[in-house]
Amino acid sequence: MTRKSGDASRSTIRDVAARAGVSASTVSRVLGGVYPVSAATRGRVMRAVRDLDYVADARAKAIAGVGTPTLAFVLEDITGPSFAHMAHGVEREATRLGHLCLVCSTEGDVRHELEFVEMMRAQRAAAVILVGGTADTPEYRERTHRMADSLASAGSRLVLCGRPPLDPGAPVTVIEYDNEGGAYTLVAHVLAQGHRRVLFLGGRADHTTALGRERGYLAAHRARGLTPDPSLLLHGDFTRDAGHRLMQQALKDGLEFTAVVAATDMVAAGALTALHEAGLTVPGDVSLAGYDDIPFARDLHPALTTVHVPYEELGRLAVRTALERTPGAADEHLLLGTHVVVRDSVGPPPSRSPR
Amino acid sequence: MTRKSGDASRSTIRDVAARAGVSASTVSRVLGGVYPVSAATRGRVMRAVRDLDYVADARAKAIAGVGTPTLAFVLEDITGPSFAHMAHGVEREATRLGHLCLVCSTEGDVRHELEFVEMMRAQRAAAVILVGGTADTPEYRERTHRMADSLASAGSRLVLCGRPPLDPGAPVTVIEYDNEGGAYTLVAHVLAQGHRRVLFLGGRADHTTALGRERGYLAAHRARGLTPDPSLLLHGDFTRDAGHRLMQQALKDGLEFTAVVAATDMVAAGALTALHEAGLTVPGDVSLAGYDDIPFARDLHPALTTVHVPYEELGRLAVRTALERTPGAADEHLLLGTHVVVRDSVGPPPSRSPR
DNA sequence: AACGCCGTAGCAACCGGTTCCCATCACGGA
DNA sequence: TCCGTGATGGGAACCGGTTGCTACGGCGTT
Repeated sequence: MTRKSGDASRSTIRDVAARAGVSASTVSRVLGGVYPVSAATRGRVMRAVRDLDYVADARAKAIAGVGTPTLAFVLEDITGPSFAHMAHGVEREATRLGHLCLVCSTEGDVRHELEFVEMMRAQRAAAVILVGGTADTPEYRERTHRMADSLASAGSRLVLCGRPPLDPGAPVTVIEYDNEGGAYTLVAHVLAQGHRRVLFLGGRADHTTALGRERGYLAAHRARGLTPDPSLLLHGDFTRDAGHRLMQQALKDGLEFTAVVAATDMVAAGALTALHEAGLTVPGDVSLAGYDDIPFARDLHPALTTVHVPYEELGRLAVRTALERTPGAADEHLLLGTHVVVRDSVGPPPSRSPR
Repeated sequence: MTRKSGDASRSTIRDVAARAGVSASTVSRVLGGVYPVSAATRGRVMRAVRDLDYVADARAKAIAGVGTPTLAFVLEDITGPSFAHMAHGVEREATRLGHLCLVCSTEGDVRHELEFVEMMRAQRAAAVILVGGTADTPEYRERTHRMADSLASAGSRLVLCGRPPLDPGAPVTVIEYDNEGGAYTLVAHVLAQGHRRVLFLGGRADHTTALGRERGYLAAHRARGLTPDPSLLLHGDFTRDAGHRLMQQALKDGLEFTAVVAATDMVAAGALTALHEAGLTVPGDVSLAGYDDIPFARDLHPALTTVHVPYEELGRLAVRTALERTPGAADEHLLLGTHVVVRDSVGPPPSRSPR
């Protein structure tokens, strides 16, 4: 095999042209493939290309209007399993449609988010996908509306994926999944087993994801004519550590409950461990349910009853909807369904008095 | 607030110049910040910039040599927890150093990998980070060596992260972690409990990650003067489903063992569920250990004894080493240490005869 | 044999920026 | 009053590509 020794400086189209004894335009046309070029010339050019190991500069092509388009993906932390699945969906669909995929994690910092969106505008990204719930404040809507306008005026498109929609009029594509409905069905299932004091181990108090699931929790109670004890709503964040800590605290405080519905499977995992540590059995002493249906849920012991969310599909849809959109069309707003996955962690309450 | 109505076509530096009544060079200088410009002119320019919501095209800047550099990250599937943590480390360090971060998942397809690396060469990425073990064949070394040369000649740099090193001479940075050492210590710990028939639930048979861990398994046996029964080495892939299936099969086949060492925590999770389903207790009947120390490991029941791998640090180091490298310097080859995390899933073998 | 057409390749303009180099202007000192 | 000088801003070349338009040469046709 011929191995080029470190040429160090990348060669330009003019270098190739010189070596092939043709003009730069001819090289461009040979590489472009459509314009008619004689076999002899094509051969000489291809030869030179191979000799120099030449690849056209994608940035230069982009500025001339013929580049590989790019698409950006902004999330808080790719480490969370549900985010990772969305990222996977986004990435797969992006490459399927011939786009490159930029990633940025904001660590929850709004300034990072703004900076990154600005960079994406500069990059002329075809679409910017903002992922994950957040606090739905007027400030959020204002700021995000501005980002949407700003991107739109640059020919790009903002996509909100699992993130609260904006006021109508914002040039934005929204893909959501049904937090409230899933939680409603799940909690209804728990209540149907006979539980009456169900602890809700929530995520961040103002976070739309947690809030939606909390609404479902409340609605399921109301549908049965029940009003849940407000002291059964606990908040933290979405990590397994939060679930663990919250559960320990709840047990220590002597809170009375026979079932726990966690805001996410991660929280449920931590809570489960805390229950085990306290010597309680699941679902014998306490029933437990999660949300997200991450792959691990079935390996908890007992296997976790939870709500399945089509995260990967969500990601795929986000990019497809954004990229296949016809510029003049109305703004899309999709809502994906979820469904409960019944496993072994929810059973009837113990016959003795609840702890 | 003033909201620009959909300008549709992004404005250029000349538009700004025209509006401010100056030349394009002046706008460039105002935005650049260093060149002396009078306060009045600067004001007019900034005004025009704001009015038009102008952002300089990053691609055009890049081609002129003053762009935000980019860095690429290629992995098989971001869905795996350990990959996700590496990705997180890479992304954080990249943005810390002011780089953009492109991602691509290959789904294990070599052609995708090649295509993507070629695209990254076209993008003039500062570095391309290839992540995760693979089959270490001559073909692999050949192909990867070519990629390294090709990238090097384009001024870019290939980084192998947790992937087998190449023959000396390839312009490549290698960051590995100690698969063999971690497995050695882990298996030594298991053997010290008195186990003599330890099942190794491996990943893909030819995969360097699995192979390294397998070597540690064997070495730990040899160090005690033991020769493990070859039929105790099982192969599949790295998913929880594989672990589940393999374990079921082993039990059905009546394989005799008192402990299981899984190639990854994911595999261990599936295996654990299969053990539970078979009515076996862990570690009472069978001990179980994993590898990777993913966050979930401590929420398995019993909490999983495993080997901690500093995945995020690995990712961070990969980008730092690649980007802070002085062009002429020798090729780096880093080997990160691992350590065993003892939890509750490994205990002494049952006193009765092994199953 | 002359004409015209078609296939092929080159020139130059352009994409959207940056920056070198030079012209201009105002100002202070001699 | 004249000149040197430093502060500013413009013109044009350049980064590395693409592409519209044009020119040239060889071929078939009448």
